[in-house]
Amino acid sequence: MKKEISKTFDSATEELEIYKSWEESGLFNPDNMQKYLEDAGFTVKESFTITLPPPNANGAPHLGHMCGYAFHDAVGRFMRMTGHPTLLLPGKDHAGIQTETVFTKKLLSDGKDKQEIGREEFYKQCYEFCMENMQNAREHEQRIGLSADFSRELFTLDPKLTEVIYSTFYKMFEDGMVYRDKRIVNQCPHCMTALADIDTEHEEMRGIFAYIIYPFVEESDRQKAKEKFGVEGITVATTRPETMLGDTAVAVNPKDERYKEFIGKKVLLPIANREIVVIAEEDTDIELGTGALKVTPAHSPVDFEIGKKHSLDIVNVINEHGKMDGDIPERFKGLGTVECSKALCKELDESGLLVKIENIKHEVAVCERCHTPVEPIISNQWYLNVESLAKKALKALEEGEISVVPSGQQKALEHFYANIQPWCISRQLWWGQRIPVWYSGGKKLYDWLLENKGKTVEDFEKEFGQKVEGSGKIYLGEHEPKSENGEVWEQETDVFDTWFSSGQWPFSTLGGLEGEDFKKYYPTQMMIHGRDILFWWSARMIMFGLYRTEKVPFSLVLLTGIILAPDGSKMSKSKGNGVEPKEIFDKYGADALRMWYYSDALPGSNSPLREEKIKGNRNFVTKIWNASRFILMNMEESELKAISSTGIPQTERVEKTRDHVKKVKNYLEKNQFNLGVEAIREFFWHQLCDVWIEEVKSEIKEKKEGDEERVEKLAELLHILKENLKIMHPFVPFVTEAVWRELVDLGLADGLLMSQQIG
RNA sequence: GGAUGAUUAGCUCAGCUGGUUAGAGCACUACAUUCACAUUGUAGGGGUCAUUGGUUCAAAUCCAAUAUCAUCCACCA
Repeated sequence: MKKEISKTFDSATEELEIYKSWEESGLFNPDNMQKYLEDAGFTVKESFTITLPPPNANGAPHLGHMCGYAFHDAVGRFMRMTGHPTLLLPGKDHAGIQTETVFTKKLLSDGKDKQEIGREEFYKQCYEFCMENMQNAREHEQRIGLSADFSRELFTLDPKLTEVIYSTFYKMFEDGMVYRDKRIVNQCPHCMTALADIDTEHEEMRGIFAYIIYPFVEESDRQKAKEKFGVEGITVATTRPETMLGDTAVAVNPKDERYKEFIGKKVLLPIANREIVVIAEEDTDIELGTGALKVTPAHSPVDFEIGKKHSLDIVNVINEHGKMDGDIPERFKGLGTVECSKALCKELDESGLLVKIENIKHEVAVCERCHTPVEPIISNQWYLNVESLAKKALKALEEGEISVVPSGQQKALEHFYANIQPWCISRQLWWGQRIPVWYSGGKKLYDWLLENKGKTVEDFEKEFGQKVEGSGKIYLGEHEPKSENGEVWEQETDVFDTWFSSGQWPFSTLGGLEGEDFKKYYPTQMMIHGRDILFWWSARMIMFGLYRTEKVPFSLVLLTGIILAPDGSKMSKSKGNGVEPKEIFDKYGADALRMWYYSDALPGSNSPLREEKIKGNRNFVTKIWNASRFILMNMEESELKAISSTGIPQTERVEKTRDHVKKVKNYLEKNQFNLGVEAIREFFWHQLCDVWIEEVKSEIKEKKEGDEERVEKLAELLHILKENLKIMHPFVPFVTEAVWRELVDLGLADGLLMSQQIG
């Protein structure tokens, strides 16, 4: 007796089971897939690889991640079904600063302090924390149907990867691209680390614009100023009065008639009581404020450049905690910048040097992660000169070795490369790959010698009145070098910027340049991710790829749309408008969610989550199940054998199906997923179901069981169904595989649908 | 300040290299249907394709300007 096929496709339970059967087949592993193709006598085409974007291991993946995987998986499945041993390589990202922040908070809520447990223990616990989260992330990936080879899964802090990352660093050092430099850098006082420019965002904030008088030193100048301006000094305007304590000049535009005669004259910096000079600087905006700019090289990127140009002194007055510090009056020490600003304004007002304070709105750079305003301060950091890499990357883009979809983003990327600045790659964190450098005699000595060209270790000892044990040289390596003549090695405490390691993802995950997988599966073919990380990630991967492998790491970057909350705003934890992927899976199933992504989350679009649309796709999934079930229901057990042994009938319907498959294949090859889903929906539903099945229904109505014509018609329908299942599989893998399984049960098909070949 | 993109039905968007009455999904209206369909089917309403010029036999599609929006980049004190 033929078994009853259940009336509905219960996605919530069936999907998990189906996924298991895929996994057990081992075909997610490209080596196995290749063998399968060979054994089955198919032509084996070139391998297809995507190193999947690793989600952060510090939390649950969101709908945006799922979206990316849906696209990856559709491509992967299609490639697998067209003869390519396919590797989708999954991983998880340690996400440096973000995870350190999250985990530190977690520790705090458990009543533990990061400093107390210490660096090693922190690292260990954080690692465990990530491992736990990884499991969760993996479950999500499998839930959406991601056909990735989890036997190759990697964590970005895996020692195997670290080895590759380090070797890149060594090579870059030898090539003179990586160096230590003392310059102005964005310091996040909350995360307590330096940040690259790209790791900051700009937010509009309310601020003040204070006009302060800097009196001239010479009596004659004071008189002239008094006549000209009504006050005995030059008035500067600033949004950050507190930085005046670190001023080392006042800049005016040489074309500015008002100040021309005062260039080279000295003014007395109020409160700090230091004499500073008025300099001519062409970049000074005559129109802005008073046209006179106070110059604080230590705490403003613009001023830093001016300072460099005019060899000005650098006076640090703010420390890495964002507190007032350094050579300033005692009463200001330890104050926050805003407090200090208030205190200063009060004193200036009392001494008649404060002209006015305007309230303004202005853009302030904030830390991308914690949104604390960053403090520009001077510090020693490791830098990577990416200019030559960017040039190569730009060339690769221009020559079409890599393309970005949508193309508008490609232009943005080109612009990024064309205007790239040295990249600060060191972070004052514990969570990440520790920079493999050792300083003989200490880090301070190395930096001092770098800063004071021509000076010696002896000079350092004299300057600081202390004896040092070491040469001031550095050693590159993971482990402490042997100590000779009692020299003391100090290990670098900083870690790499997380993008320095994830930028090498396409080859580090394949075992590095010597890896077996690297030889077989590199370069990869594609990269799919949200457009929000284009500059951070793909931009870096292209540069690293070209540098280490002399090949582009992938030839296509496909940017998915952004998934928004139902009301069109950005989903965010803080707003609480996020939707858990699990909710959608449980309610509508992965196939329905996938369909929605393909039709709505197109490159360059923003898609608010619309449940009713996912519901509509769920209906389509149900339709697939039911139509298939109906076709099978019409087959009597006694006919099965005859049906399966009937050859492919040459009918108009079969012909049209062939054209349809060709069309969808074409869409998939061009990554036009939206057109693909539209086509399969239209064809399966409104052609096969609404027309053909109805036709056949009446055609066989009068025929008796076992009638030759009846068998032929059913065989035709079966063939059409199978072709449809195959071409729909990349989009809706679960339901199609479930139907296929029913076919196998009836002896009408073999194996797994995922490994069938599309003709 | 710069760059890029968008502007097509109520909503989210397709519409490739210009060519018959401009499409889909969802929503909406009417009718039918429990015949496989936690429904489905049939029919239908709804758009001066942002505005204004231009190129062309022909433009939603190419060009220019304008407006609005979005995203990204940027050191304007």
